[in-house]
Amino acid sequence: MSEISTPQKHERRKQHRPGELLEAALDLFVEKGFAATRAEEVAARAGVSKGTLFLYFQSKEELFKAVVRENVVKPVSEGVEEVANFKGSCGQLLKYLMLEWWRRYGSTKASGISKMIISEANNFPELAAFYQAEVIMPAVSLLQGVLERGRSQGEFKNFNTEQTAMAVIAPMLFLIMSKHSSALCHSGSKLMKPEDFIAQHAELIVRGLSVENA
Amino acid sequence: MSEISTPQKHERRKQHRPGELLEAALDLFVEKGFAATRAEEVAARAGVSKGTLFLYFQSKEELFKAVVRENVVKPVSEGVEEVANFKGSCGQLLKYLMLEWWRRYGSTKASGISKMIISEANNFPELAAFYQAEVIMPAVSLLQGVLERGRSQGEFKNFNTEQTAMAVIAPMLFLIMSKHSSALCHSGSKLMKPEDFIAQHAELIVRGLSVENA
Amino acid sequence: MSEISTPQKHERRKQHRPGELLEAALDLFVEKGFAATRAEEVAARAGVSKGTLFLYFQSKEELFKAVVRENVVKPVSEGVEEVANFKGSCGQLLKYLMLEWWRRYGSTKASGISKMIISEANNFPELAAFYQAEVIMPAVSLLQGVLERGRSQGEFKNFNTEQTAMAVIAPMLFLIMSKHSSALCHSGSKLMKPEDFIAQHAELIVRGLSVENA
Amino acid sequence: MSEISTPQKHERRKQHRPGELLEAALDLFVEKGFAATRAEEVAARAGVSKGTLFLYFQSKEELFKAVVRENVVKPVSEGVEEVANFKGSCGQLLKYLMLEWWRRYGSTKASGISKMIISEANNFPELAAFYQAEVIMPAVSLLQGVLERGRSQGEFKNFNTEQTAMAVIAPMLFLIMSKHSSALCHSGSKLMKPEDFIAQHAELIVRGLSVENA
DNA sequence: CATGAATGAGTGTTCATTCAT
DNA sequence: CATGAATGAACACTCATTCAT
Repeated sequence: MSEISTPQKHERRKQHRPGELLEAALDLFVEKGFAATRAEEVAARAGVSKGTLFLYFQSKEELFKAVVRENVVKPVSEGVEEVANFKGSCGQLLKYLMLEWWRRYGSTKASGISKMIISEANNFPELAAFYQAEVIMPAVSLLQGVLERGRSQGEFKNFNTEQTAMAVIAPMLFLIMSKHSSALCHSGSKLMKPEDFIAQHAELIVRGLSVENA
Repeated sequence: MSEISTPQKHERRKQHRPGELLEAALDLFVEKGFAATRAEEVAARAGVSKGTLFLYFQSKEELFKAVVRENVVKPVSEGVEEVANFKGSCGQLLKYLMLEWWRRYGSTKASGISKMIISEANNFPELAAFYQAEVIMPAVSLLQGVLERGRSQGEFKNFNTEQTAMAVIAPMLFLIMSKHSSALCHSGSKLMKPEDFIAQHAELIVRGLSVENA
Repeated sequence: MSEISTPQKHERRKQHRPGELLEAALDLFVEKGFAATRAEEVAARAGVSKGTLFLYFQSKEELFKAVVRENVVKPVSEGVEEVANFKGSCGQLLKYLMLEWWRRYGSTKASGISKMIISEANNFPELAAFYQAEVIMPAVSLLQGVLERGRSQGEFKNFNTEQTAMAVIAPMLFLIMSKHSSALCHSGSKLMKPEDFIAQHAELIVRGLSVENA
Repeated sequence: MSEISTPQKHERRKQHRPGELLEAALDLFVEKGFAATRAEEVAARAGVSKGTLFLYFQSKEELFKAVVRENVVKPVSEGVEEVANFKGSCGQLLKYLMLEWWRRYGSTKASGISKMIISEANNFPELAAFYQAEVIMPAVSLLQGVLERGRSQGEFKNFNTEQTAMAVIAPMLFLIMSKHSSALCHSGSKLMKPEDFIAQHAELIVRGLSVENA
């Protein structure tokens, strides 16, 4: 029975390394930001040496991109599918989308990297472009699609698509910044539940979109 | 008579040194953030040597604190007076407040240090507490006062005060972040004018607050 | 009968491993020099893993020495025989020798390791001594023999043996350095064919050696 | 008399720093090559810290270029002037040029950086290009000018300009390589004086250039 | 025998801070 | 007061070498 090769220690560890590093990197990027996170610290938190980190990721920037792909791109694309399959009114869809995004992304540790990019994009243009292309654009497109669907079905009226998309995203980003910045987190989080804030905001927006004269 | 010093040009410059450094630091902190701003660059922009900067400010962090103290408190307290003196409905007041805040603070360079503090607060706990106490709390109190006034006058109904205050602040912060982060500025700024966004949002909120059943 | 192992494909490869590594190392040492050649790249080009390289060679330096031993000694000793058997004048012999050396060694990839040793000898004293003993000395002796034969036969006159030997070697080394250094190859190689340069130089030397008064 | 400010310690050192660093860098580049010379070691040899080196030179590569400009470009351009002013036959000029170049450059420590570039050009293309443009090209042009002058004056005949220029440079480079590579230096230098080698070679070339039929 | 995951010392470069002038 | 030369700790990234499998 020892003949059937189960993965040995060496082997098993190897397979888990990237994931462990990604997790450590997520923690630290969220905690300290990109520039202030030292590669060696990421490695240490994952229980490996500095050299090992660079065995799996070409550079700190690539490590970061991998973290983004793993933690931010995924939730966005999940939203795309759900929107396509959603049965119900566009108002319901919009509310559902906002609440689910918060539940699945905004309220998680992963949302900290959105805060991080917004904070440091100016100093790392390449990362900004990456985030722009992989996260912002898809998310905005998704939302505008929903709004346009609502308009063509006569459900939503008298609104500017781009502005309204921003209005939907704004409270999400506000909560994310609040959650991850010690300059804001003590004001918002204790006073109310974020889901309630989102729900209220969603209600407000849908109401506004449904009103006859703008 | 020589006792009463008539300030010479050289003398005046000397006395203005800290102010010039503060201004240079504001520019650079807004542009690059705290960590990425080099002390030498600040000194150079102020027209003095690196050594001189450390003559007036014990450390880069002290310089940072001085910049925050100088630029962040004033705009908030101005709002307090105007609210007290405002003649008109609470809905009008709320809209006025939001637009004026944007005009006088959000749209200026100074708002960049709000972005900067939110971005880097985690790495500078003292600043986070300072910003919380001096900026966030007063602003929130002011807003909640307006909302409560509206409720007691029967103008606003069916709302949670804290949540609604957040809903008012959120678009401001969203715009400030957008304005100062390349991760967001390209999506927002070209699509619409910030004042329009604020106006639309104010309208949405006031409408929502005025609706009979929530 | 199973005792006499018919080399299987896998078996043959195993036995050829060192040779393949040596060849890969030759290529890379010639291309990049010793210090800039990475062990992993050598292994990869030989189609084995990094660990395997260190199975056959204790260290990168040992690999280097093996490459030198394998590639540098042979071409020199071949010249010795031919000189002994040559029929014709010493002038003809000298010209023949110079052209053949270029053809059989200088113009080949192998000459790159001469360039490499000359370039990096200072950082690897053992190799310098080895090259000195195994390559330089025999080559110089061979040449001086030819020159002395020419003098004793009355064909060559009025020359210093050591200096003239150097004069014969100099253009060879010059061409080898030119061929393998981008600092020189663009000036030399496009302007003329190396063989022409050698031929001209040989002609010049033989003419000079044959002139009555120096 | 103490009123007249003589440079103080701090000041005097500053003025000498670049020179001291350049000298230390020359020593080490010649001794170990570009890649193997550590910036910190250069600084240490100049008696300063690593940081100070980068105060005066943007990068190791810039340091190197400065060394080249200081030690290699200068001797070449000196040659240009002298050629312009030379009174005498082109044969005399050519011999003079070769001997002087050896005396003023080849025989000095500075020539080691020519060896160094030839050795490492492949790994540092930018340096190779720099050396090509600043050193090789001017030197070759200078030589070809002399040869053409000789031809137009009827003194030199039946030769290819490029090839002959190479033939003039070759022994110089050969001696430089010999002098600075432990793989060669023990063979050449003890057997003859380099000046004699150069003289003999110069004689050989001039004789060849002056012969009626090639 | 062969692998390739893991290591950690080493390198060029930056920058806040100090201090002699 | 003001300067700017000097420092040295820090950091991302590399690579020869080892060793468990």
